[in-house]
Amino acid sequence: MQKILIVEDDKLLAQELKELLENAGYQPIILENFQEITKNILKQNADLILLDINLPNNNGQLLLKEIRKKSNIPVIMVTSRDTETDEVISMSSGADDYITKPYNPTILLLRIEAILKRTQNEPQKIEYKNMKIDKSKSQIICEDKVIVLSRNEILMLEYLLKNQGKIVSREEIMSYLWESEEFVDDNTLTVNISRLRSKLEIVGLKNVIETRRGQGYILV
Amino acid sequence: MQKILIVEDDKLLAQELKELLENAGYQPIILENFQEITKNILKQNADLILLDINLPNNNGQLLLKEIRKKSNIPVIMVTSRDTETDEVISMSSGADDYITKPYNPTILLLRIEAILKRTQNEPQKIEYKNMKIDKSKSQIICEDKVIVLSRNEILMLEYLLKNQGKIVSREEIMSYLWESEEFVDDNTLTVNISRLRSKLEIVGLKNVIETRRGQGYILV
DNA sequence: AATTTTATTAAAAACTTATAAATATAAAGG
DNA sequence: CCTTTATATTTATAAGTTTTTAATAAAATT
Repeated sequence: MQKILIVEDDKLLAQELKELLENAGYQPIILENFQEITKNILKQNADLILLDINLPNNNGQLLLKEIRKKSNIPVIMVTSRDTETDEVISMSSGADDYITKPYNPTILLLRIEAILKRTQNEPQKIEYKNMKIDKSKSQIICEDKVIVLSRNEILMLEYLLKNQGKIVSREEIMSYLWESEEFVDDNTLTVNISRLRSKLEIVGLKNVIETRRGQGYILV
Repeated sequence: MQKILIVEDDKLLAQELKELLENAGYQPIILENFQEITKNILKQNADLILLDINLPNNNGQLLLKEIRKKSNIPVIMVTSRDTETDEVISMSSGADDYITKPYNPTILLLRIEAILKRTQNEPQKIEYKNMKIDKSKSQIICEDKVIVLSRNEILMLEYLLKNQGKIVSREEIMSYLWESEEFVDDNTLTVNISRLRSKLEIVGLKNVIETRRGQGYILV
C-alpha cells in the first residue's frame, strides 16, 4: 500500500483528503507539526506528498525547497485558484504537479496515479559505457569500483546524461542544480564539474565531459 | 505532458491561450514577471515558448535573443497583424515560427504540434555537400574528420546555410551575431568569416563561401 | 592609378574555464 | 554540546580560448 503524506493546515480539508485517499486504497498520513516537518517527512519514507503552498508561517514553497535538497520524492502542490503565479513558482522549484483549490477529486486521484506510475517505472539505474549509475544510492559502479557521488555531482551527471551528445550551457546546468542562479558563484559550477570529472576518471572515464568554451559542456 | 510557456502581457489573451492549450493536452504556464524572465525560462525547462513580440519595456525581440544565447528551445512569436516587418525580424533572429493576432486556434495548435514533432525528431544534423553539421554539438563532420566550431563560427555557418544560394549582407550576419552592430568593428566579421573558411577548408570545402563585393557573402 | 572593399596575419584584450586552497555550512557521532 | 567528517561555496590564481583590434596586403571597382 502506498503512503501519501498530507501537509495542510486547514484541518477540514486535510481530513477530507485523507478520506478520499483512504477510499482510493492509499495510506494517507496527515502531518500537523510544521516545526520538525522536514525531518518527519523524510522519516515517513512516503511515496508521495500533498503539500499546501499556503502554510502559516513557514511558506510551503520553502518547505518544498527543503524537501528537494534531501530527496526527490514526488510532490503535488495544493494551490489556491486565485494566486496563479504560485503555480509557476512551485513548478519551477521542483514540484511534480499541482492542483488548485477547490479541487476535483477525480482529477486529483488521476494525477496521483499518473505520478506514482511514472516515478515507479523510472529506472533508477542508468548505464553509461561500462558504468552503472544508481541515482537512488547516488553512486556509480564500474567493475569492482564503487564511487559515491555528492548531490551536486549526481545531479550534474544525470543532467548531462539526459542530454548526452548535446551541448548543455553552464546556465542550464546551474538552473538545474540551484534554485536561483544569482545566489551561487559562477565558478562554483566549474569546481563541481572538476570534481565530477575526477571521480569519473577514477572509474576509467577520462575526457567524457568535454568543454565547449563559450557554449557549455558536452557528454560524449 | 509537454510544457509550454506563455510570455504575454495581455492577461486576457494569456488566459485564453492557456485554456486553449490545456484543452489540447499541454501543460501551459503563464510567465508574468518580465524582470527575471530569461532566468525563469531556463528553469522551467519547457518544451516550447509562445512569446509576444510587443512586450512593454523589454522588447520581445531582445528577449528572444537572450533566450537564443542560452538555449535553442523552440519559440513561436506572437505578432500583430499590422506590423508585418516584425515577422521578418523575428524569424531572422531565431524564432521557429510566428502567428499573428488575432490568431486562429486550430492553426496555432497545428503549428505547435508541427514544431514539437520536428524538434523532437529532428536530429540537429544538417547536411551540406559531403559534410554533416551538428548544431547541438557545434561541430562539422566530414568522413573521418571532426572539426569543432566556435559560437560565432557555427552561427555564421547556420545563417549562411539557412539562406543557401542567396546573398546575405554583412549587416545581416552582424545583426545575427551581435546585439548591436555599432559596437563591433566592421572588420571583426571579416576575420570571423576568414576563420570559418579555413575550418571548412580543412574538411575539403574550398571556396564555398563566395564574396560578393559590396553586397555580402553567398554559400554556393 | 587611386579608392574602396575585403583578406590575412599577428598581437592584444576580453573572457571563460581549471585547479588548488581556504572558508563556510551542514550532517553525524560521540 | 562539542568534535569530526563530509560537502558546498568562495577566493585567488593560472591557463587557455575566443574575439577584437590593428596593421598590412590583396583584390576589385571606378
